Amino acid sequence: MATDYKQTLNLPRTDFPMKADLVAREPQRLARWQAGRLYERIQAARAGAPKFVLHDGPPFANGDVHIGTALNKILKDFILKFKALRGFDAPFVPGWDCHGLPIEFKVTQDMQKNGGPARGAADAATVRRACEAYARKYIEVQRAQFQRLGVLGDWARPYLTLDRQYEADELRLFADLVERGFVYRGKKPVYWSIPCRTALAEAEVEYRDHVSPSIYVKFPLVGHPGTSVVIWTTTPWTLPANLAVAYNSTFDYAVVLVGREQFIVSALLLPTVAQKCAWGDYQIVRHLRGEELSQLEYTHPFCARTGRLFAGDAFVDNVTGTGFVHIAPGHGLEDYQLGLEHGLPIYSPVNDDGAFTHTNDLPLEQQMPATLLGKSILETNGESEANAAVLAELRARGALLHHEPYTHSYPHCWRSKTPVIFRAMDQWFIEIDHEVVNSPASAAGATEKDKSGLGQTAQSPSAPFPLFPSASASDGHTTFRQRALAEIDRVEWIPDWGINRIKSAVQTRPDWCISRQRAWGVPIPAFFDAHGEPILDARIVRRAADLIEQHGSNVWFEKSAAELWALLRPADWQGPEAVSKSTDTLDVWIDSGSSSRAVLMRRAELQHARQSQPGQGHGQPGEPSPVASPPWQADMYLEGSDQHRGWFQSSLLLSLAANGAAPFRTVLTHGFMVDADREKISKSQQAQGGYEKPQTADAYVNRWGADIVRLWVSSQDFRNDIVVSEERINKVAETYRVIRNALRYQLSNLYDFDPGRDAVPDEQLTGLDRWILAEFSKLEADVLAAYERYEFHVVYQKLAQFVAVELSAIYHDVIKDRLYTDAPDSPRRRSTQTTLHRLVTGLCQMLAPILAFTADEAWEFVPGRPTDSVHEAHWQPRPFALREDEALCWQHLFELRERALPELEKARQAKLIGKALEARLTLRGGDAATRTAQAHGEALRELLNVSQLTVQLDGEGSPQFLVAHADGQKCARCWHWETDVGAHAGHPTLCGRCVAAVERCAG
RNA sequence: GGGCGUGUAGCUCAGUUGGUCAGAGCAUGCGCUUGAUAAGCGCAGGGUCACUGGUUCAAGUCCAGUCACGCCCA
Repeated sequence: MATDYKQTLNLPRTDFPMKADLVAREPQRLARWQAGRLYERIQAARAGAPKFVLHDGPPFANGDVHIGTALNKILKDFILKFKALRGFDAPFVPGWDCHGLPIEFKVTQDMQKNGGPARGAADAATVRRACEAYARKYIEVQRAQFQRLGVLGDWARPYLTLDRQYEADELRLFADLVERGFVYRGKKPVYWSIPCRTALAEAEVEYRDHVSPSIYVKFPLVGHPGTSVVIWTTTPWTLPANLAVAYNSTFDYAVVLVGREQFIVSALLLPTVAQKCAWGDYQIVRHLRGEELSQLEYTHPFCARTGRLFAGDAFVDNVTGTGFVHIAPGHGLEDYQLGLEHGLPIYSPVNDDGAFTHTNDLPLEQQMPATLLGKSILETNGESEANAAVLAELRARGALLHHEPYTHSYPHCWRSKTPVIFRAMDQWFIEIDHEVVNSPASAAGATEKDKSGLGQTAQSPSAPFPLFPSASASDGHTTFRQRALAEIDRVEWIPDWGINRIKSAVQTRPDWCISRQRAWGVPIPAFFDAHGEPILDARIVRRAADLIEQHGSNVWFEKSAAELWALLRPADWQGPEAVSKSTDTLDVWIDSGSSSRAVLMRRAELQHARQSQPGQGHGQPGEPSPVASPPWQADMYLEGSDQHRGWFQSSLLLSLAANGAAPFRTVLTHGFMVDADREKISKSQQAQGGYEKPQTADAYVNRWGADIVRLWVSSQDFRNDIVVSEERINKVAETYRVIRNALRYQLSNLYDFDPGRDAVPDEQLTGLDRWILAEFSKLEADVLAAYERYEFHVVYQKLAQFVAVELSAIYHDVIKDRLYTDAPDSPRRRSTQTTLHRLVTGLCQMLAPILAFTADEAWEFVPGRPTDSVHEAHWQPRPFALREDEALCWQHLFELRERALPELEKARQAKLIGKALEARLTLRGGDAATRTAQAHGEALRELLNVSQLTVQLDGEGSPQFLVAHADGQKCARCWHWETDVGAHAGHPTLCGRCVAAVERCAG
C-alpha cells in the first residue's frame, strides 16, 4: 500500500511552534530569565572581558513608556546584546530622571484638586515628598514596561537622580565648579505670579485673551531736536525699565513731518501709525535704511537717562507696531538677550509684590520718578495702578501719541488666573566663557572632603588624568567654551553631522542659568548674609552633599537656615555669617548631566581597565596618541538627536569642567517617531482625543509582542525619522513569520541529529551544503559589519533576504528530497543536517540581539546547544569559503537555474506539468556553463527539482532548456518520476533509490 | 525666520569616488503545490530616483534654488 511508505520517510518533526503567540509566551520566557538571573549570568560569564559601557540617558519618571522611549531603549539593548554576544563585558545600568517641573506641576495640581492648600501654599517639604512618591510610582511602572520589551540590565539597581548618593555626587560636582570659579550670580527674567509670589515655568502659564493698554510713545532723539522715534507697547508698566530701543536693520524707515515735529517709523507701518496717532496731515521728509539708525541715542520719556538704538532683526517685525521695539532687559526674554549682547544692566524695578521700586542697578537719579514708586502692576477690576501712573507720566510730558484698549493673547498664572509679569530675578549661572588654565585645579576641595569624614566620596576625577588634556594653547589662557569645542573633536559622533549640532549648540549657547525657583529638585546649598548677599562656597556645598547623602535632600527644606548653617559652616569660616538659606533648586539638566560623576565614576562595573586604550573608533593612524581615556569614560551615549542641545551638551560641559574630560567616546543619535504621513506623533495630540492610535509601548507590545516591536525598530534606519504605522508593523510581522518558519524548518529536520555523533567534516559535505555554508559565511560577515556600524536596518534586510531567497526558495526547497527520502543516517542526509545545524546555530546568534525572545526560544531546540540561553553564547563567525573552481561551478549552475525556471513556468502554464518533479529537462548549449552542467548533472537536476535532466553539449550558443513531461512512473515514496519504478518485485511502486532506502531501514 | 537633517517602486531599504544603477526583499496579481500546510514554490506587473534649473560627452549620484517633513533654535 502506497501510504505505508510515508512511514519510511524522515518527515520533519519539532515542538517549536509555528504560531509564535508572542503576546502570551514572551512574558513566560521573561519570567524565566528573571528567575534564572540571566543578566547576572551573562555578566558573570564576561567577567574580565574587555568592557563596553553604554551609559543610559535617564527617561523622565512620568507616565507610561512612550513608543519613542521604547525605541531608544530597544536600540540600546540591540547594541548591548550584540556586544555581549561578541564577548564584551557590556553592563547596563538603567536610570531615571526624577526631578523637575512636570512632576511638581502635576503633584501640586492634584493637591489643589483634592482640596489641599490652594495657590501652592503647601510647604516645599510636603510637595517634595509627594513628588518623590509620584516619581517612584512611575519608575516601577516603566521598569516593568522596559523589561517587557526584552531589555536586559541591572533593573534591581538602577540609578535615580533622586537617590541620596546621586544628589550628593551631583553637589560634589557642583562644588568643583564653584571652586573653579564657574558659578556667578546674575539676573534673568522669569515669569512671576504676583498673587502667588512665585516664579512660574513656561508650562505653568496659560494663554488667555486679555485687554491691555496699547500705546504709542515718543522717544526724543538726542542731537536731533524735535525728532522722535515712535515705539509701541502693550505693557506701559515696563517703560520705567526701558534701556534701549530695537529696530530692524532690513527695514525701510520713514521720517515724517507732523506739524512741527518729526517722527521716525517703519515706512511699511506708517499708514497705520499715522491713522492711530491721528496724523491727519503728514509728509514724508526722507527715508532711512535700518543701518542708518545704529548710532542714534534717545532720551527716556520720563526718566533722567538716555538709551541707544540697537538692531533686533530677529524679533522686530513689520506687521504690528511701529518698527521700533522698546527694550527692557529685565522684563522680556528678547530684551534680556539684546541687553546681554550690549552690556546693559538687567534692570527690573519691580519687587516681589509686583510694585515699582528702585534698585541698585542704576544711579538713583536716573530711575523712575518718585510718583511711580509703590504702584502695583497687578490689575484689580481691569485696572493696573502701575499702568495708570505710567500713562499719567507720559501724558504730563506730552509723550503719549495714542492710547487704546487692545485684546490679545497674554500669559496668565495657572493657579491664580491673573496675568503674569516677566521680571528679572537673581539667579546662579555657569560662565561658559570662563577662563581656564592648563594646570590642574587646586586640590582645596580634597582636604575638606577628607576632613568631613561623612559618606564615601566618588572616585577622584583628577588623579592620573590631567584636567583639560585637550588644551592646546600654550599661553595657559583659554576659555571653557574653547575647551569644550576642542573636546567635541575628540568624540566620535554618529551620524557625523551630529558634530555640527553639538558644536553650534556649544558655540552659541549663553551662560547657563542653573537656578530654579522650584521645590522638586536638588537644593542649591547657598545662604544669604544680613545684607542679602549670597554665600556660595565649595566647602559648604561639599558638607551639604555629605549631609544630604546621609539624610536625603529634604533635610535642606526641613531644617531652618540657622540649623543648616550650624551644621555646614566651616570651622575656620572667615566670611559673613548666614541669616537665611537659598530655596532655589538646580536646573534638572544639572541632575542628569552629573551622571558621569554619580554613575559612571561610582559604579565599579562601569570602569574600564586602567590600561584602557584611547577610545576605539577615533584616533587616526599616524596621529600622535591622545591622552589615555579615563577609565570611567563611557564608550557610548545613545539618545534622540534633540539631546545635542540637551543631555549630550549638559553632560559634556559638566564632565569637562569638573572631571576634566568628556563623559563619552562615541555619541550615537536617532531620529523621531513619525506617523504614516510622516508627521510627528505626540502625546498631547493623543490627550486631546484627536488621536486614537495608542502611543504607549505597552499598546504595541500587547498587540504584536515585543519581538515584533523590536524587529520593527530594527527594520528602519533610525538615523532618520522612524515611521510608526499599523501597515508597517504588519509587514514586519510578516517578515517575522518567514524567519520563524525558516528556523522551525531547520529545527524540525534535526530531530534525529546529534552533532557530536553525526556531524560531517567540512571536506565531506556535499556541494550544495558547501555552497549554502559559503553563502551563510558571507551573510555572517555582512551582518557582523552592519551590527558593528549600528546599522540594524541592514542586518534586517540582509537576514530577511537571505532567509527568503537563499534558504527558503533555494536551499530548504532543494534539500527536502534528501532529508525526507534518504536513509536517516545516509552520508548525504547527515551532511545536510550538519549544515542545518550550523545554520540554525548561527542564525539564532545573529538574530538574538533583535529577536531577543524568539532566538532564545529557537535556541532551546538546537541539539547540543553550547549555552543555556542564546544570550550567553559567544558568537564567533566561522568563515567558510569555496575553492575557486567550486565557486565558479555553482555560479554556472545558478545561472542555468535562472534560465530554467521560466521554461518550467511556461510548461506549467501550458498544463504540461504541475510541479517541477513532473518535468524532464533537456539542456543544450555550448558555453562554459553548459560544460559545467554536463560535469555536474546530478547537482543541477537536484537544484532544479526535476526528475530528469539531460545535458547535450552542442557547439556554440547560449544554453537552451527544453521541457517535457518526465518519463516513467511516479515513485510512490519520493514522488520522482523514474523509469525503474516497478523493477523491484517486492516494492512495485517504488523507484530503485527508494527500494534501497527502504530495505536499509528495514534491515 | 535661522541652523542641522531627510525625500529612490504600495512598504522598508541597496545604489562606493558621476558612465549597463534604475535594484532587492516584502506587499499585489496570476499560476503551481498540498510530505515546512493558518506553510512552501514559480512567474508577472509596478519608479520621469520630491520639484526646477545648472555643470558635464554623461547625474538618484556634483552645484543652486523650490517644496514637503523632522529635530533644534528664534
